[in-house]
Amino acid sequence: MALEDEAMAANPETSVPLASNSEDISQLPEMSSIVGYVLRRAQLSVFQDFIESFTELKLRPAEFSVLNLIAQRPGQKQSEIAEQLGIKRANFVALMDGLERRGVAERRKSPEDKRSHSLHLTVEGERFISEMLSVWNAHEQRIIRRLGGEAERDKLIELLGRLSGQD
Amino acid sequence: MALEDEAMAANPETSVPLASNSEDISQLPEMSSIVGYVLRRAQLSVFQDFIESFTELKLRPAEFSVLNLIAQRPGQKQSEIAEQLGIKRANFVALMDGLERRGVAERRKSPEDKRSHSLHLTVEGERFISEMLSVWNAHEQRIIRRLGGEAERDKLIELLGRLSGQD
DNA sequence: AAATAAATGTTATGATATAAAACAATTATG
DNA sequence: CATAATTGTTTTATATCATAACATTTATTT
Repeated sequence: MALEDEAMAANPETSVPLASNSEDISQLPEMSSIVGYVLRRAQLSVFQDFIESFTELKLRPAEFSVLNLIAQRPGQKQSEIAEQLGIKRANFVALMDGLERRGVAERRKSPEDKRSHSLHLTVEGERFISEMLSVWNAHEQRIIRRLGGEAERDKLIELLGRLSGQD
Repeated sequence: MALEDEAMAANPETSVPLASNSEDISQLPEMSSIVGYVLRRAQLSVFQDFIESFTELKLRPAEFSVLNLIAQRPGQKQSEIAEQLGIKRANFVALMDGLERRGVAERRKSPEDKRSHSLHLTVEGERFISEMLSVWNAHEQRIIRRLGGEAERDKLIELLGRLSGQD
């Protein structure tokens, strides 16, 4: 039953060097089967679509996430938002500066704890959010279509969830 | 049938501000259901495990991939390897310099095309590869265990494959 | 063949992301 | 009250990534 397959490889595409010395090539993993690698490529591709979707609104993924979290629960402290997203609080400062400069979010000094800032949307920010969600919905639908449907999306999310955290 | 759920939210964890003004909170996606976000977190977690696994060998993901590709098919041009991995050839130079300085890979001037360099492992590089594969196998097994098994790994790879490319 | 265009590797540069250290102000704890 | 710890911030270092320009070499056009 076809044992000539690897003996004669007449195809110039696959026959070229054939691991000259030792180096058992059979032990080398195909890049397309390496979880981390495929994960990285997929993530870059999805982010690429996200970024292109948001070029007009000039919003980056991290900024989207921050605005979304503030909208979901206004009043949270800077550190809380940063930590939820895995952003170091030192790096969060510039990000928040940007959102404040654009007038979509603001810091308020908390009277109870004068160290912390609670984060809120501005009125303009609330208007912006609806625009943002519209763009995001189109993007997410595109991703779901690529996956094959909602069921596949759900399955993917489940599998990815098993990979996060638990370090 | 329990229609009091969202009316009274006595839980202090979830009842705090409740979207003071408008902002229909129901339209805001949960971060844990956003494909790009979950994808990113999972990728970081897997890379984290990879990096920790390779601290002793001092090998980064990109270097692993390059060595793996060279081992699979020695003699390929620099640009070819770079392009397969989505690395800009300008940025590939320093990476390859590093591998050459460590003595695991080398550039050879191609006599046919004196512009290009063909990439090869050194003898030391071939020894290094087997060590690298051993570390990588342990890492990959850890990832597969997190996912729940090989079947889940295969399913994940399939779904991720649908997200890559096709831009 | 000569002129022009394209490919290859390289250098240099800027933008962005990320991590760590130190600090002032404030709050919490001994 | 003295000492921790927390919070936001600034500064700095490093890694990643994209772009432009260049010299050398090869390919294509005229």
